[in-house]
Amino acid sequence: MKNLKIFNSLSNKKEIFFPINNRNIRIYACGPTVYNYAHVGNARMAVVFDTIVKLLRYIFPKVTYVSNITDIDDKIIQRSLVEKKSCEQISATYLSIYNSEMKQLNVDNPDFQPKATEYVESMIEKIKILQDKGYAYFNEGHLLFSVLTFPEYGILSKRSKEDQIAGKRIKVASYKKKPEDFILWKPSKENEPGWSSPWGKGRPGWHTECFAMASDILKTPFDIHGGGLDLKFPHHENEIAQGCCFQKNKNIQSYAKYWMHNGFVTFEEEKMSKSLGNIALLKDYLKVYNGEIIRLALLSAHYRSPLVWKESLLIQSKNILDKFYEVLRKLEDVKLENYNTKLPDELEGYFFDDFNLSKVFAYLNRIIKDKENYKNEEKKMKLKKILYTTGNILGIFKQDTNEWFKNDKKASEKDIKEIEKLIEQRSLARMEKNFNLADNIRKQLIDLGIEIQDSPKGAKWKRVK
RNA sequence: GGCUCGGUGGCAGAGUGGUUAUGCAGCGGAUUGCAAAUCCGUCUACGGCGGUUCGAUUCCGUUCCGAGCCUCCA
Repeated sequence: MKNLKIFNSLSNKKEIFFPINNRNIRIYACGPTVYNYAHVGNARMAVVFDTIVKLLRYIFPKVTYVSNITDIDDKIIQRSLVEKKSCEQISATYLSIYNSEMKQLNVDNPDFQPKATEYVESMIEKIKILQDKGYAYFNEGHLLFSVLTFPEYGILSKRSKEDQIAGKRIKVASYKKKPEDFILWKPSKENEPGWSSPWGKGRPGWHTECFAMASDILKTPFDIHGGGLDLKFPHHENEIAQGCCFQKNKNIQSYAKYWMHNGFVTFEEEKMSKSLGNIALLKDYLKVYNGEIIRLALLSAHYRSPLVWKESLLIQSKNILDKFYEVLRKLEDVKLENYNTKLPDELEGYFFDDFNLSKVFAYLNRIIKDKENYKNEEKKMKLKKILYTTGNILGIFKQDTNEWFKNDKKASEKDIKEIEKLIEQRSLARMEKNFNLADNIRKQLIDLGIEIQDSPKGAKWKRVK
Protein backbone atom coordinates (compact mmCIF):
# COMPACT_ATOMS: atom_id res chain seq x y z
CA MET A 1 0.00 0.00 0.00
CA LYS A 2 1.18 3.45 -0.87
CA ASN A 3 1.64 6.07 1.80
CA LEU A 4 -1.14 8.51 2.39
CA LYS A 5 0.18 12.04 2.35
CA ILE A 6 -1.73 14.90 3.85
CA PHE A 7 -0.90 18.56 4.23
CA ASN A 8 -0.35 19.26 7.91
CA SER A 9 -1.16 22.85 8.81
CA LEU A 10 1.25 22.58 11.74
CA SER A 11 4.24 22.25 9.44
CA ASN A 12 2.68 23.74 6.31
CA LYS A 13 3.97 20.72 4.44
CA LYS A 14 2.67 17.54 2.95
CA GLU A 15 3.54 14.77 5.39
CA ILE A 16 3.19 11.02 5.30
CA PHE A 17 0.29 10.04 7.49
CA PHE A 18 1.44 7.72 10.27
CA PRO A 19 -1.57 6.63 12.30
CA ILE A 20 -1.29 6.57 16.07
CA ASN A 21 -3.13 3.25 15.96
CA ASN A 22 -3.85 1.85 12.53
CA ARG A 23 -6.69 -0.27 13.93
CA ASN A 24 -8.67 2.89 14.60
CA ILE A 25 -8.08 6.25 12.99
CA ARG A 26 -9.48 9.10 15.08
CA ILE A 27 -10.50 12.35 13.46
CA TYR A 28 -12.30 15.44 14.71
CA ALA A 29 -13.65 18.30 12.63
CA CYS A 30 -15.31 21.44 13.96
CA GLY A 31 -18.92 21.53 12.90
CA PRO A 32 -21.36 24.41 12.61
CA THR A 33 -23.10 26.65 15.07
CA VAL A 34 -26.75 25.88 14.43
CA TYR A 35 -28.42 29.27 14.51
CA ASN A 36 -29.53 29.54 10.89
CA TYR A 37 -29.79 27.61 7.64
CA ALA A 38 -26.49 26.12 6.50
CA HIS A 39 -24.60 28.15 3.96
CA VAL A 40 -22.43 26.86 1.15
CA GLY A 41 -19.33 27.27 3.30
CA ASN A 42 -20.74 25.02 6.00
CA ALA A 43 -21.46 22.52 3.28
CA ARG A 44 -17.93 22.65 1.94
CA MET A 45 -16.48 21.84 5.33
CA ALA A 46 -18.88 18.94 5.76
CA VAL A 47 -18.26 17.58 2.27
CA VAL A 48 -14.50 17.93 2.48
CA PHE A 49 -14.18 16.11 5.77
CA ASP A 50 -16.76 13.54 4.78
CA THR A 51 -14.65 12.78 1.72
CA ILE A 52 -11.48 12.60 3.80
CA VAL A 53 -13.20 10.20 6.17
CA LYS A 54 -14.49 8.10 3.28
CA LEU A 55 -10.98 7.75 1.93
CA LEU A 56 -9.68 6.86 5.39
CA ARG A 57 -12.39 4.21 5.62
CA TYR A 58 -11.28 2.85 2.26
CA ILE A 59 -7.73 2.50 3.63
CA PHE A 60 -8.16 1.59 7.28
CA PRO A 61 -10.37 -0.99 8.99
CA LYS A 62 -11.88 1.49 11.41
CA VAL A 63 -12.27 5.24 11.54
CA THR A 64 -13.89 7.21 14.32
CA TYR A 65 -15.12 10.56 13.08
CA VAL A 66 -16.39 13.21 15.47
CA SER A 67 -17.92 16.46 14.33
CA ASN A 68 -19.50 18.68 16.91
CA ILE A 69 -22.50 20.95 16.97
CA THR A 70 -22.28 24.26 18.77
CA ASP A 71 -25.71 24.66 20.29
CA ILE A 72 -25.03 27.36 22.84
CA ASP A 73 -23.48 30.59 21.78
CA ASP A 74 -24.18 34.31 21.50
CA LYS A 75 -25.49 33.96 17.96
CA ILE A 76 -28.03 31.37 19.06
CA ILE A 77 -29.12 33.57 21.94
CA GLN A 78 -29.58 36.48 19.55
CA ARG A 79 -31.54 34.33 17.16
CA SER A 80 -33.76 33.07 19.92
CA LEU A 81 -34.68 36.67 20.72
CA VAL A 82 -35.45 37.38 17.07
CA GLU A 83 -37.53 34.25 16.53
CA LYS A 84 -38.99 34.42 20.05
CA LYS A 85 -38.13 30.81 20.72
CA SER A 86 -35.91 29.10 23.25
CA CYS A 87 -32.29 28.42 22.43
CA GLU A 88 -33.05 24.72 22.55
CA GLN A 89 -35.77 25.12 19.95
CA ILE A 90 -33.54 27.17 17.70
CA SER A 91 -30.63 24.78 17.80
CA ALA A 92 -32.80 21.68 17.48
CA THR A 93 -34.59 23.13 14.46
CA TYR A 94 -31.49 24.15 12.58
CA LEU A 95 -29.58 21.02 13.53
CA SER A 96 -32.29 18.88 12.05
CA ILE A 97 -32.31 20.98 8.89
CA TYR A 98 -28.53 20.80 8.71
CA ASN A 99 -28.48 17.05 8.97
CA SER A 100 -31.16 16.55 6.37
CA GLU A 101 -29.38 18.88 3.96
CA MET A 102 -26.08 17.10 4.52
CA LYS A 103 -27.79 13.84 3.77
CA GLN A 104 -28.79 15.24 0.39
CA LEU A 105 -25.13 15.97 -0.24
CA ASN A 106 -24.33 12.32 0.51
CA VAL A 107 -22.54 13.34 3.68
CA ASP A 108 -22.65 10.45 6.14
CA ASN A 109 -23.46 11.11 9.76
CA PRO A 110 -20.29 11.38 11.80
CA ASP A 111 -19.81 8.52 14.25
CA PHE A 112 -20.35 11.07 16.99
CA GLN A 113 -22.07 14.43 16.71
CA PRO A 114 -21.71 15.81 20.23
CA LYS A 115 -23.50 18.96 21.27
CA ALA A 116 -21.78 21.54 23.42
CA THR A 117 -24.63 21.62 25.93
CA GLU A 118 -24.15 17.92 26.63
CA TYR A 119 -20.57 18.49 27.69
CA VAL A 120 -20.81 21.50 29.97
CA GLU A 121 -20.00 19.41 33.06
CA SER A 122 -16.88 18.05 31.40
CA MET A 123 -15.84 21.52 30.29
CA ILE A 124 -16.22 22.89 33.82
CA GLU A 125 -14.12 20.03 35.17
CA LYS A 126 -11.40 20.58 32.62
CA ILE A 127 -11.11 24.34 32.89
CA LYS A 128 -11.13 24.02 36.67
CA ILE A 129 -8.06 21.84 36.33
CA LEU A 130 -6.49 24.38 33.98
CA GLN A 131 -7.13 27.03 36.61
CA ASP A 132 -5.72 24.84 39.39
CA LYS A 133 -2.60 24.19 37.37
CA GLY A 134 -2.09 27.91 36.91
CA TYR A 135 -2.97 28.25 33.25
CA ALA A 136 -6.09 30.32 33.85
CA TYR A 137 -7.15 33.23 35.99
CA PHE A 138 -10.46 34.61 37.18
CA ASN A 139 -11.28 38.26 36.67
CA GLU A 140 -14.54 40.29 36.62
CA GLY A 141 -16.68 37.18 36.45
CA HIS A 142 -14.69 35.67 33.59
CA LEU A 143 -12.30 32.77 33.64
CA LEU A 144 -9.53 33.36 31.16
CA PHE A 145 -6.76 31.29 29.72
CA SER A 146 -3.40 32.98 30.16
CA VAL A 147 -1.58 32.64 26.90
CA LEU A 148 1.72 33.55 28.51
CA THR A 149 1.73 30.15 30.21
CA PHE A 150 1.97 28.37 26.86
CA PRO A 151 5.11 29.37 25.00
CA GLU A 152 4.14 27.45 21.88
CA TYR A 153 1.08 29.64 21.38
CA GLY A 154 0.82 30.80 17.77
CA ILE A 155 2.63 27.88 16.23
CA LEU A 156 -0.31 26.69 14.16
CA SER A 157 -1.18 30.06 12.68
CA LYS A 158 2.51 31.02 12.32
CA ARG A 159 1.88 34.08 14.33
CA SER A 160 3.97 35.45 17.11
CA LYS A 161 2.40 37.15 20.08
CA GLU A 162 3.97 40.38 18.92
CA ASP A 163 2.15 40.05 15.60
CA GLN A 164 -1.17 39.98 17.33
CA ILE A 165 -0.43 42.99 19.43
CA ALA A 166 0.54 44.76 16.22
CA GLY A 167 -2.97 44.01 15.01
CA LYS A 168 -4.63 46.56 17.25
CA ARG A 169 -7.97 45.73 15.77
CA ILE A 170 -9.13 44.32 19.03
CA LYS A 171 -10.52 46.56 21.67
CA VAL A 172 -9.12 44.68 24.62
CA ALA A 173 -11.74 43.76 27.17
CA SER A 174 -11.04 45.15 30.62
CA TYR A 175 -10.96 41.73 32.26
CA LYS A 176 -8.10 40.52 30.04
CA LYS A 177 -4.57 40.77 31.35
CA LYS A 178 -3.20 40.26 27.87
CA PRO A 179 -5.13 40.95 24.68
CA GLU A 180 -4.56 37.42 23.40
CA ASP A 181 -5.98 35.72 26.50
CA PHE A 182 -9.20 33.94 25.75
CA ILE A 183 -12.38 33.19 27.64
CA LEU A 184 -12.93 29.79 29.20
CA TRP A 185 -16.06 30.76 31.10
CA LYS A 186 -18.22 33.82 30.90
CA PRO A 187 -21.09 35.01 33.08
CA SER A 188 -24.63 34.76 31.71
CA LYS A 189 -27.11 37.57 32.00
CA GLU A 190 -30.37 36.83 33.71
CA ASN A 191 -32.39 36.06 30.62
CA GLU A 192 -29.62 33.98 29.07
CA PRO A 193 -29.04 30.26 29.44
CA GLY A 194 -26.48 29.42 32.06
CA TRP A 195 -25.02 26.65 34.13
CA SER A 196 -23.81 26.92 37.69
CA SER A 197 -20.08 26.65 38.10
CA PRO A 198 -17.27 27.51 40.48
CA TRP A 199 -17.27 30.91 38.77
CA GLY A 200 -20.97 31.54 39.09
CA LYS A 201 -23.82 31.06 36.64
CA GLY A 202 -22.51 31.29 33.13
CA ARG A 203 -21.55 29.45 30.01
CA PRO A 204 -18.38 28.10 28.48
CA GLY A 205 -16.22 29.98 25.99
CA TRP A 206 -16.47 28.65 22.48
CA HIS A 207 -12.93 27.35 22.31
CA THR A 208 -13.42 25.01 25.22
CA GLU A 209 -16.13 22.83 23.78
CA CYS A 210 -14.08 21.25 21.02
CA PHE A 211 -11.17 20.65 23.36
CA ALA A 212 -13.43 18.95 25.89
CA MET A 213 -15.42 16.87 23.42
CA ALA A 214 -12.46 15.76 21.35
CA SER A 215 -10.56 14.79 24.50
CA ASP A 216 -13.49 12.91 26.00
CA ILE A 217 -14.61 11.04 22.92
CA LEU A 218 -11.40 10.41 21.04
CA LYS A 219 -8.79 10.63 23.83
CA THR A 220 -5.60 12.53 23.20
CA PRO A 221 -3.54 12.55 21.17
CA PHE A 222 -5.79 11.74 18.23
CA ASP A 223 -4.82 11.60 14.57
CA ILE A 224 -6.43 14.45 12.68
CA HIS A 225 -8.12 17.65 13.67
CA GLY A 226 -9.86 19.64 10.98
CA GLY A 227 -12.08 22.57 10.27
CA GLY A 228 -12.43 25.67 8.18
CA LEU A 229 -9.43 27.85 7.54
CA ASP A 230 -10.89 30.66 9.61
CA LEU A 231 -10.80 28.47 12.69
CA LYS A 232 -7.05 28.15 12.54
CA PHE A 233 -6.73 31.33 14.50
CA PRO A 234 -7.77 31.70 17.19
CA HIS A 235 -10.06 28.71 17.68
CA HIS A 236 -7.65 25.90 16.93
CA GLU A 237 -4.73 27.71 18.45
CA ASN A 238 -6.74 27.97 21.64
CA GLU A 239 -7.68 24.34 21.50
CA ILE A 240 -4.05 23.33 21.26
CA ALA A 241 -3.18 25.55 24.21
CA GLN A 242 -5.89 23.97 26.35
CA GLY A 243 -5.24 20.45 25.12
CA CYS A 244 -1.51 20.57 25.75
CA CYS A 245 -1.61 22.46 29.04
CA PHE A 246 -4.30 20.17 30.35
CA GLN A 247 -1.86 17.30 29.95
CA LYS A 248 1.08 19.43 31.05
CA ASN A 249 2.69 18.46 27.78
CA LYS A 250 4.36 21.21 25.78
CA ASN A 251 4.57 19.04 22.68
CA ILE A 252 2.07 20.64 20.36
CA GLN A 253 1.22 17.27 18.86
CA SER A 254 0.23 15.86 22.23
CA TYR A 255 -3.31 17.06 21.49
CA ALA A 256 -3.74 16.27 17.79
CA LYS A 257 -1.09 15.06 15.40
CA TYR A 258 -2.23 16.41 12.05
CA TRP A 259 -4.26 19.54 11.39
CA MET A 260 -6.24 19.96 8.17
CA HIS A 261 -8.03 23.10 7.05
CA ASN A 262 -10.41 23.53 4.17
CA GLY A 263 -10.35 26.72 2.11
CA PHE A 264 -13.14 29.21 1.86
CA VAL A 265 -16.05 29.55 -0.41
CA THR A 266 -16.11 33.02 -1.85
CA PHE A 267 -19.18 34.51 -3.37
CA GLU A 268 -18.82 37.18 -5.99
CA GLU A 269 -15.07 37.00 -5.38
CA GLU A 270 -15.47 37.92 -1.77
CA LYS A 271 -15.74 35.83 1.34
CA MET A 272 -19.32 35.10 2.17
CA SER A 273 -20.13 37.12 5.17
CA LYS A 274 -23.29 38.05 6.87
CA SER A 275 -22.33 41.68 7.15
CA LEU A 276 -21.77 41.85 3.40
CA GLY A 277 -25.12 40.23 2.80
CA ASN A 278 -23.71 37.75 0.35
CA ILE A 279 -24.46 34.51 2.13
CA ALA A 280 -25.33 31.69 -0.25
CA LEU A 281 -27.68 29.38 1.58
CA LEU A 282 -27.52 25.73 0.72
CA LYS A 283 -31.27 25.34 0.77
CA ASP A 284 -31.66 27.68 -2.19
CA TYR A 285 -29.35 25.56 -4.31
CA LEU A 286 -30.88 22.29 -3.20
CA LYS A 287 -34.18 23.53 -4.60
CA VAL A 288 -32.69 23.60 -8.08
CA TYR A 289 -29.76 21.21 -8.14
CA ASN A 290 -29.38 17.63 -7.13
CA GLY A 291 -27.23 17.22 -4.03
CA GLU A 292 -24.59 15.33 -5.96
CA ILE A 293 -24.14 18.25 -8.30
CA ILE A 294 -23.60 20.57 -5.38
CA ARG A 295 -21.24 18.08 -3.79
CA LEU A 296 -19.13 17.80 -6.93
CA ALA A 297 -19.08 21.57 -7.30
CA LEU A 298 -17.76 21.79 -3.74
CA LEU A 299 -15.06 19.28 -4.58
CA SER A 300 -14.08 20.93 -7.85
CA ALA A 301 -11.26 22.94 -6.30
CA HIS A 302 -8.63 21.37 -4.12
CA TYR A 303 -9.89 21.35 -0.54
CA ARG A 304 -7.27 23.85 0.59
CA SER A 305 -7.89 26.36 -2.22
CA PRO A 306 -10.51 29.04 -2.22
CA LEU A 307 -13.61 28.16 -4.17
CA VAL A 308 -15.53 30.78 -6.09
CA TRP A 309 -19.17 29.85 -5.95
CA LYS A 310 -21.17 30.63 -9.08
CA GLU A 311 -23.85 29.24 -11.29
CA SER A 312 -21.49 28.16 -14.06
CA LEU A 313 -19.68 25.91 -11.61
CA LEU A 314 -22.91 24.07 -10.91
CA ILE A 315 -23.72 23.73 -14.59
CA GLN A 316 -20.26 22.36 -15.25
CA SER A 317 -20.66 19.88 -12.40
CA LYS A 318 -23.98 18.77 -13.75
CA ASN A 319 -22.50 18.18 -17.20
CA ILE A 320 -19.68 16.15 -15.75
CA LEU A 321 -22.02 14.00 -13.71
CA ASP A 322 -24.32 13.54 -16.71
CA LYS A 323 -21.39 12.23 -18.67
CA PHE A 324 -20.43 9.70 -16.02
CA TYR A 325 -24.02 8.64 -15.52
CA GLU A 326 -24.23 8.00 -19.27
CA VAL A 327 -21.32 5.62 -18.93
CA LEU A 328 -22.82 3.96 -15.88
CA ARG A 329 -26.11 3.64 -17.74
CA LYS A 330 -24.31 1.86 -20.54
CA LEU A 331 -22.91 -0.50 -17.91
CA GLU A 332 -26.20 -1.08 -16.13
CA ASP A 333 -26.53 -4.65 -17.37
CA VAL A 334 -23.11 -5.60 -16.07
CA LYS A 335 -23.80 -7.59 -12.94
CA LEU A 336 -21.75 -6.92 -9.86
CA GLU A 337 -22.09 -8.74 -6.57
CA ASN A 338 -20.49 -5.83 -4.78
CA TYR A 339 -19.56 -2.36 -5.76
CA ASN A 340 -16.22 -2.06 -4.05
CA THR A 341 -12.80 -3.07 -5.16
CA LYS A 342 -9.17 -2.31 -4.56
CA LEU A 343 -8.42 0.66 -6.78
CA PRO A 344 -5.51 0.53 -9.22
CA ASP A 345 -2.26 1.76 -7.69
CA GLU A 346 -2.09 4.74 -9.99
CA LEU A 347 -5.54 5.94 -9.01
CA GLU A 348 -4.86 5.31 -5.33
CA GLY A 349 -1.72 7.35 -5.71
CA TYR A 350 -3.74 10.39 -6.74
CA PHE A 351 -6.10 10.08 -3.80
CA PHE A 352 -3.18 9.52 -1.47
CA ASP A 353 -1.34 12.62 -2.64
CA ASP A 354 -3.25 14.97 -0.34
CA PHE A 355 -6.48 14.34 -2.26
CA ASN A 356 -5.49 15.28 -5.77
CA LEU A 357 -8.99 14.91 -7.10
CA SER A 358 -8.14 16.62 -10.39
CA LYS A 359 -5.87 13.73 -11.15
CA VAL A 360 -8.49 11.29 -9.97
CA PHE A 361 -10.93 12.73 -12.50
CA ALA A 362 -8.31 12.81 -15.23
CA TYR A 363 -7.79 9.11 -14.59
CA LEU A 364 -11.51 8.36 -14.65
CA ASN A 365 -11.89 10.28 -17.89
CA ARG A 366 -9.12 8.26 -19.41
CA ILE A 367 -10.56 4.88 -18.49
CA ILE A 368 -14.08 5.66 -19.61
CA LYS A 369 -12.76 6.78 -22.98
CA ASP A 370 -10.60 3.71 -23.50
CA LYS A 371 -12.49 1.28 -25.76
CA GLU A 372 -10.42 -1.58 -24.40
CA ASN A 373 -12.34 -1.31 -21.17
CA TYR A 374 -15.59 -2.24 -22.92
CA LYS A 375 -14.25 -5.25 -24.84
CA ASN A 376 -15.64 -8.00 -22.66
CA GLU A 377 -17.74 -8.60 -19.57
CA GLU A 378 -14.74 -8.93 -17.33
CA LYS A 379 -13.31 -5.61 -18.38
CA LYS A 380 -16.65 -3.93 -18.11
CA MET A 381 -17.04 -5.32 -14.59
CA LYS A 382 -13.67 -3.97 -13.65
CA LEU A 383 -14.47 -0.55 -15.06
CA LYS A 384 -17.79 -0.45 -13.29
CA LYS A 385 -16.21 -1.43 -10.00
CA ILE A 386 -13.54 1.23 -10.25
CA LEU A 387 -16.14 3.88 -11.05
CA TYR A 388 -18.37 2.92 -8.17
CA THR A 389 -15.57 2.51 -5.66
CA THR A 390 -14.24 5.92 -6.57
CA GLY A 391 -17.78 7.26 -6.44
CA ASN A 392 -18.18 5.83 -2.95
CA ILE A 393 -15.13 7.73 -1.76
CA LEU A 394 -16.21 10.93 -3.46
CA GLY A 395 -19.85 10.55 -2.50
CA ILE A 396 -21.15 10.59 -6.08
CA PHE A 397 -22.73 8.10 -8.53
CA LYS A 398 -25.14 7.12 -5.75
CA GLN A 399 -28.32 7.27 -7.76
CA ASP A 400 -30.02 4.89 -10.10
CA THR A 401 -28.66 5.71 -13.52
CA ASN A 402 -32.05 6.09 -15.20
CA GLU A 403 -33.56 8.02 -12.34
CA TRP A 404 -30.63 10.42 -12.53
CA PHE A 405 -31.71 11.71 -15.90
CA LYS A 406 -35.39 11.79 -15.08
CA ASN A 407 -35.13 13.61 -11.83
CA ASP A 408 -35.31 17.28 -11.82
CA LYS A 409 -35.98 19.36 -8.81
CA LYS A 410 -38.63 21.29 -10.66
CA ALA A 411 -40.39 18.26 -12.09
CA SER A 412 -43.26 16.42 -10.52
CA GLU A 413 -44.25 12.79 -10.82
CA LYS A 414 -47.02 13.83 -13.15
CA ASP A 415 -44.51 15.42 -15.52
CA ILE A 416 -42.54 12.21 -15.69
CA LYS A 417 -45.64 10.20 -16.60
CA GLU A 418 -46.53 12.74 -19.23
CA ILE A 419 -43.06 12.56 -20.72
CA GLU A 420 -42.95 8.82 -20.82
CA LYS A 421 -46.31 8.73 -22.54
CA LEU A 422 -45.01 11.02 -25.28
CA ILE A 423 -41.90 8.91 -25.69
CA GLU A 424 -44.05 5.83 -26.02
CA GLN A 425 -46.08 7.50 -28.77
CA ARG A 426 -42.96 8.57 -30.56
CA SER A 427 -41.52 5.06 -30.47
CA LEU A 428 -44.70 3.73 -32.04
CA ALA A 429 -44.54 6.38 -34.74
CA ARG A 430 -40.95 5.47 -35.50
CA MET A 431 -41.81 1.82 -35.79
CA GLU A 432 -44.46 2.74 -38.28
CA LYS A 433 -41.87 4.90 -40.09
CA ASN A 434 -44.04 7.90 -39.42
CA PHE A 435 -41.07 10.18 -38.96
CA ASN A 436 -43.06 13.35 -39.28
CA LEU A 437 -45.08 12.48 -36.23
CA ALA A 438 -41.99 11.21 -34.44
CA ASP A 439 -40.19 14.46 -35.07
CA ASN A 440 -43.13 16.51 -33.94
CA ILE A 441 -43.22 14.63 -30.70
CA ARG A 442 -39.51 15.12 -30.31
CA LYS A 443 -39.99 18.85 -30.78
CA GLN A 444 -42.64 18.84 -28.12
CA LEU A 445 -40.29 17.07 -25.80
CA ILE A 446 -37.48 19.46 -26.52
CA ASP A 447 -39.81 22.27 -25.59
CA LEU A 448 -40.33 20.48 -22.31
CA GLY A 449 -36.55 20.30 -21.93
CA ILE A 450 -36.32 16.61 -22.69
CA GLU A 451 -33.70 15.07 -24.89
CA ILE A 452 -34.24 11.64 -26.45
CA GLN A 453 -31.53 9.13 -27.02
CA ASP A 454 -32.52 6.30 -29.31
CA SER A 455 -30.88 2.99 -28.62
CA PRO A 456 -31.43 -0.58 -29.79
CA LYS A 457 -33.15 -1.24 -26.50
CA GLY A 458 -35.59 1.62 -26.84
CA ALA A 459 -35.51 5.32 -26.20
CA LYS A 460 -33.81 6.74 -23.19
CA TRP A 461 -34.27 10.28 -22.13
CA LYS A 462 -32.89 12.99 -19.97
CA ARG A 463 -33.52 16.54 -19.03
CA VAL A 464 -31.48 19.32 -20.46
CA LYS A 465 -31.31 22.93 -19.50
C1' G B 1 0.02 48.16 9.88
C1' G B 2 1.44 42.74 11.02
C1' C B 3 0.90 37.61 9.41
C1' U B 4 -0.54 33.62 5.89
C1' C B 5 -1.77 31.78 1.05
C1' G B 6 -2.36 32.42 -4.11
C1' G B 7 -1.96 34.47 -9.37
C1' U B 8 -2.03 28.84 -15.45
C1' G B 9 -5.90 29.05 -21.94
C1' G B 10 -13.48 31.41 -22.60
C1' C B 11 -14.39 28.85 -17.71
C1' A B 12 -12.83 25.08 -13.86
C1' G B 13 -8.39 23.14 -12.46
C1' A B 14 -3.47 19.72 -12.09
C1' G B 15 1.53 19.58 -12.94
C1' U B 16 6.60 20.07 -14.46
C1' G B 17 13.67 22.97 -15.04
C1' G B 18 13.40 20.99 -21.59
C1' U B 19 8.51 16.63 -24.40
C1' U B 20 3.44 21.90 -22.07
C1' A B 21 -2.58 17.16 -17.89
C1' U B 22 -7.76 16.69 -17.57
C1' G B 23 -12.65 18.44 -17.66
C1' C B 24 -16.70 22.00 -19.10
C1' A B 25 -17.88 25.23 -23.03
C1' G B 26 -16.67 26.43 -28.39
C1' C B 27 -15.35 25.12 -33.37
C1' G B 28 -14.60 21.35 -37.50
C1' G B 29 -15.55 16.38 -39.09
C1' A B 30 -17.55 11.14 -38.86
C1' U B 31 -22.01 8.80 -37.77
C1' U B 32 -27.49 9.30 -38.09
C1' G B 33 -34.44 8.78 -41.35
C1' C B 34 -33.64 13.89 -39.05
C1' A B 35 -31.59 14.93 -34.44
C1' A B 36 -29.32 13.82 -29.90
C1' A B 37 -25.92 10.88 -27.64
C1' U B 38 -21.26 8.90 -29.19
C1' C B 39 -16.52 9.00 -31.67
C1' C B 40 -12.34 11.67 -33.99
C1' G B 41 -9.85 16.25 -34.62
C1' U B 42 -8.97 21.30 -32.97
C1' C B 43 -7.86 26.98 -31.25
C1' U B 44 -6.42 29.94 -27.38
C1' A B 45 -2.03 29.66 -21.01
C1' C B 46 1.39 29.79 -17.40
C1' G B 47 0.44 38.46 -13.98
C1' G B 48 4.88 42.26 -14.99
C1' C B 49 10.18 43.08 -14.60
C1' G B 50 14.93 41.34 -13.45
C1' G B 51 18.33 37.16 -12.10
C1' U B 52 20.32 31.87 -12.02
C1' U B 53 20.59 28.32 -16.24
C1' C B 54 22.40 25.72 -22.48
C1' G B 55 17.11 26.24 -21.37
C1' A B 56 11.99 28.57 -16.60
C1' U B 57 5.36 28.48 -16.48
C1' U B 58 8.33 25.56 -13.02
C1' C B 59 14.13 28.01 -8.91
C1' C B 60 15.57 33.12 -6.71
C1' G B 61 14.61 38.40 -6.16
C1' U B 62 11.34 42.30 -6.94
C1' U B 63 6.78 44.49 -8.29
C1' C B 64 1.62 44.53 -9.31
C1' C B 65 -2.99 42.09 -8.38
C1' G B 66 -6.25 38.85 -5.54
C1' A B 67 -8.04 36.01 -1.22
C1' G B 68 -7.86 35.12 4.01
C1' C B 69 -6.52 35.91 9.27
C1' C B 70 -5.34 39.59 13.17
C1' U B 71 -13.14 40.50 15.91
C1' C B 72 -18.16 35.98 15.85
C1' C B 73 -17.56 33.08 11.31
C1' A B 74 -16.89 26.58 7.82
